[in-house]
Amino acid sequence: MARLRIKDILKSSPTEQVITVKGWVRTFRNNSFIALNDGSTNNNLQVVVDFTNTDESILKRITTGAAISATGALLASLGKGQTVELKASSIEIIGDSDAEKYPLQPKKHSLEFLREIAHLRFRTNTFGAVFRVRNTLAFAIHQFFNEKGFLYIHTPIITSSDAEGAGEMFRVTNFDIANPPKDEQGQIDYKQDFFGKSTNLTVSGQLEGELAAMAFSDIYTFGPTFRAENSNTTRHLAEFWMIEPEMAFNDLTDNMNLAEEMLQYVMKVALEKNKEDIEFLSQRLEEEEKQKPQNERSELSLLDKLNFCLENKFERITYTQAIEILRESNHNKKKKFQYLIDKWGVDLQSEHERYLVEKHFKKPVILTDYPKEIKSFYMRQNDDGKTVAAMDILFPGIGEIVGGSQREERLEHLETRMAENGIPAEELSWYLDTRRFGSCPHAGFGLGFERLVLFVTGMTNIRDVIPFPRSPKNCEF
RNA sequence: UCCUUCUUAGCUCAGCUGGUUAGAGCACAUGACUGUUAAUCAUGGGGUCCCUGGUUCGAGCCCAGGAGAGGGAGCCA
Repeated sequence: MARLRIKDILKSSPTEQVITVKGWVRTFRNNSFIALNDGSTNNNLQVVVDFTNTDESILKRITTGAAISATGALLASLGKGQTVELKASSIEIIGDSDAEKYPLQPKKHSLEFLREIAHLRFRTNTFGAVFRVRNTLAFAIHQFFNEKGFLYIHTPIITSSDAEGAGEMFRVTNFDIANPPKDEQGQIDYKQDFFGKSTNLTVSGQLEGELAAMAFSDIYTFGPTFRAENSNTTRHLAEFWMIEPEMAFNDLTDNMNLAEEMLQYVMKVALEKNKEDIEFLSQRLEEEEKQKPQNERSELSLLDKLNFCLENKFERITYTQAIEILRESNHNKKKKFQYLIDKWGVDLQSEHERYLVEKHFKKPVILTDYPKEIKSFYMRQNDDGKTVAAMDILFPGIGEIVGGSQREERLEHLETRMAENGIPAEELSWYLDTRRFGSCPHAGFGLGFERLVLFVTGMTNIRDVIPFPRSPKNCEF
């Protein structure tokens, strides 16, 4: 008999038809009622066992975590809490779960504990919801770009370029690390390494993406990215997924429009497709908020926050305007910032970003036209000679979720900026070729996928929105 | 990497001024009950008090060093 998914069964009406379901036992109450889950939804199917006619040895094996198959008639439920239930005529134990050793209990566990058993945390309501939402968001991103005619390009994971300036890199080698070959100067001789040169894991697909955009016009990458930074925060991972579109013949405004449209598109899809999961997460968050003191509680629920971001345009201001707002704020005048804003040119700290987003505008903010000194070499210089056509999108609770820019398409300007940043031109001659042959204005951005998942699920630690987090001193599984 | 808080049963946590045999709830086991919703009730088993060293007649508690975790900062997506 074909296996039906619990999500579909719960939506159907009690047909009294005999069906088979397979899943894992969440709880077994009263020797009669199995809450069965198969991961298709957070809601469980109630399977009713007639314990007077079921073998004692089978009943004993219906334990939390066990995989079972149940066959029986789908009936209207006699109890409250569900409309249909399965009256089991036969129960088969597919995989036992020793109740004494199984770490998950039918109770609330801390996220820290579940992080230690990440291989089992998929089986909880919270992580079930989080990873179903993550799946929807990933698919929606592809759908969005596909509908817009963007080409999905696979940029390399192993790269020989170490000039992207996006952070510390993980080295890739097949040398015997205890005894690597040396050259005449006693330096490690990478000519003898697998690729015949020094190689690393990518920190960004942007530069390669730009190459493709110079032929296909509109492209995007969506893949894993690696940073060997010693970052211990709730917003950083050593291995994360990034979406990086790149568009030829586009300027900074086009870039902002696309980013905003994309974020709203995927949030809308998630709210539609994973309504129940997001409602669950929203409720979970509200209960967690009740533990906090009144003044630390957020004004909006997760659902309200998402809907608000869907319905309202993001605020767009320049760096210079932001500095003005911050400098004139009471917060600054009363010296409540740890880093006080005094002069133009300083980099914004997260306390300043949070103030703009959470206190001043109370909505997502796009900051543009930063001083060139605090931004990357490839960003296009504005006519004022001081700023570059950069944009960061700041989200409440997350901070920077998108970082992008219009790229410097003028060869001489780019070469000057590279020289100023100490990047040798021969390292990136392939990149400079795009400016030598048919250069054109173009723009793009990077979106940290896990930060998006954080925002949409309302989770607060990035390690809880990726199945197997990699961070300093942690690489389990 | 810096600041800060924490580490006691499978989980979440109490543990007084340093004092004798370290507790609770949940989980688990056994039994009762049998239309339950994290069922309920009764009984029971379960401890390297993170590690190492020190102070003390005596350390879960005090001191030093180390490890791990949480939160914040920096770097960023």
